[in-house]
Amino acid sequence: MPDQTALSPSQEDYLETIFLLVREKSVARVKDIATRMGVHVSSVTGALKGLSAKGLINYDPYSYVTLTDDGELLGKGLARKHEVLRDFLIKVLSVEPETAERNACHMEHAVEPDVMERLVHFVEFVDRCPRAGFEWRKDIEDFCSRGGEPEDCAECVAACLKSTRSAARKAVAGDGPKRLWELEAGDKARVTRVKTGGPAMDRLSEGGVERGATLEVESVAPTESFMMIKARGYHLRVPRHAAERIRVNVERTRDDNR
Amino acid sequence: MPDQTALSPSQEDYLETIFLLVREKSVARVKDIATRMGVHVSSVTGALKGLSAKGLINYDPYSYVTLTDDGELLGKGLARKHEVLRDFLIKVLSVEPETAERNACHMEHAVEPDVMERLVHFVEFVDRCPRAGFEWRKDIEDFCSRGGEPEDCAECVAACLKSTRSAARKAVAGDGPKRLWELEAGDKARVTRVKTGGPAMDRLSEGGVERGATLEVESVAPTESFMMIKARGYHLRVPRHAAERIRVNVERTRDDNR
DNA sequence: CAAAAATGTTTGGCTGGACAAACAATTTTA
DNA sequence: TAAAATTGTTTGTCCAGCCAAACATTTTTG
Ligand SMILES: [Mn+2]
Ligand SMILES: [Mn+2]
Ligand SMILES: [Mn+2]
Ligand SMILES: [Mn+2]
Repeated sequence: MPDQTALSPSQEDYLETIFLLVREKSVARVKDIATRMGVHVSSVTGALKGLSAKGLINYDPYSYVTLTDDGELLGKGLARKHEVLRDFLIKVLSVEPETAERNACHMEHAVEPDVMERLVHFVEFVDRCPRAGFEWRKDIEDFCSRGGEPEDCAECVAACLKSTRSAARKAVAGDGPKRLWELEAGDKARVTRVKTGGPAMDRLSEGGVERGATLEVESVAPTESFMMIKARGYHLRVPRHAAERIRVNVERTRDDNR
Repeated sequence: MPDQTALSPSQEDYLETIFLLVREKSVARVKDIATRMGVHVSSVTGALKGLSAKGLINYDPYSYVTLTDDGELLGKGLARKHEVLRDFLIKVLSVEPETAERNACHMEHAVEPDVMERLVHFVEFVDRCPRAGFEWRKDIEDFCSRGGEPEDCAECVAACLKSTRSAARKAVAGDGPKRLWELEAGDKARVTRVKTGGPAMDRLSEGGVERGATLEVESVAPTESFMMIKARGYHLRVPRHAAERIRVNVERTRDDNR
């Protein structure tokens, strides 16, 4: 049976890197892992043995590395953690992208799942609440970079009133429920109804796509056979047939985001 | 000359612990450090040598440990980092105190000063912005723990309107500028004027106590010779004579915070 | 004050994670 | 296909941190 002990921060980074490489090139080479992590190849070989012993990767000397199901799952979680943290730093705290990247990759080893979920919800909140949105983000940005005069907050009230207007605009944007498949890249929506059934739908439900959830369409495949969406910080692939069984209310279209 | 390399996470924890012990008991004993950190005493001896080599602590075998000026400064920064992060987790994300504590003590080694300052401002923002405040925190808490129905945000607008009232109440609370020394524990205020001069005032300016800064009175010494305040996440000791030279507008009194 | 208890240090041993260099396999090139 | 270049592995070495046990010092107690 595989070694059950928790991953070390170093191991987490290796697994995350492998996950990303596999996602990109469907296979990970020792050299690539070493390059990405800025580490000697011999160190990689060592790390691979450890991850293999934990049943997270398929590893045979001199051949390519792939992920086991367990590894896939764990790796996905790690990549998500990284991304959610970076999003938080950039979107909410207006930190420089490179700094955000660096800090996120250190923080990711320090936040427990519990805290992660809160953070996901919080970033979502900032993204969605009518009182929040872009105007609000600007407020914080100003507040942060200029040292924070609270007189600025008088403007908050104005922005807040505007938000009722934006809510109205939203109602227009919505224009009644649609099928997820009808949306375009950049659209944000809320799920109103899901026709369950089938493994694809089950996977989506597990990924948090259910009544009330918010999601964003990231891209539609050129072949029009599936779309990529982001929900609860996860990137999910939704096959066309599934996207046609999910009803949503559009809350913000690509153009609303400037 | 002292070893100039950066502290390791472990060393940061040792220094932070020593800082806190010195603050409490004005001196740190090996045993106490070991107990607090859940570590064997022999490990502490080793760590002390490292910190001593970096010129951060005064260390003679078999005698008490104290901080050098450099160590004091660094230690204070670390304790602050820890605290700001914990505050963020608890106040903004509504994470359980123990979880917050644990995660903060891991995250603190991962955030750069830049990000820290953003976070301080952000927590301050959440604490101060009339659009924010307690009502808002409740919103997020609900949003986070209940999975986030955005319909809840209709209430946001109501809360927002209330915030103009709270702004009005604020004006009353203010009642014109006062001397910092006249405030009580729990009062929050904004600095309007500072009579500079003297080392105590200089230290406070460096600590961020200047026109426009917000601060909170934490306690007034029983002897009435100084008060402790919190500004920009720092805990500062303000001697009476200094507190009499700082003019402030009260923005929220202890009672306003329930 | 001497014995006992508590506290602190040294030494040796362990692990995880990194590197360099020598070696082995695989892929590319001529 | 043989040589050269690239990629991957093994081995030996180092360093940070931790512990346990033996030893040293200081403090408490009878
Ligand atoms: Mn990382
Ligand atoms: Mn990462
Ligand atoms: Mn820590
Ligand atoms: Mn800490």
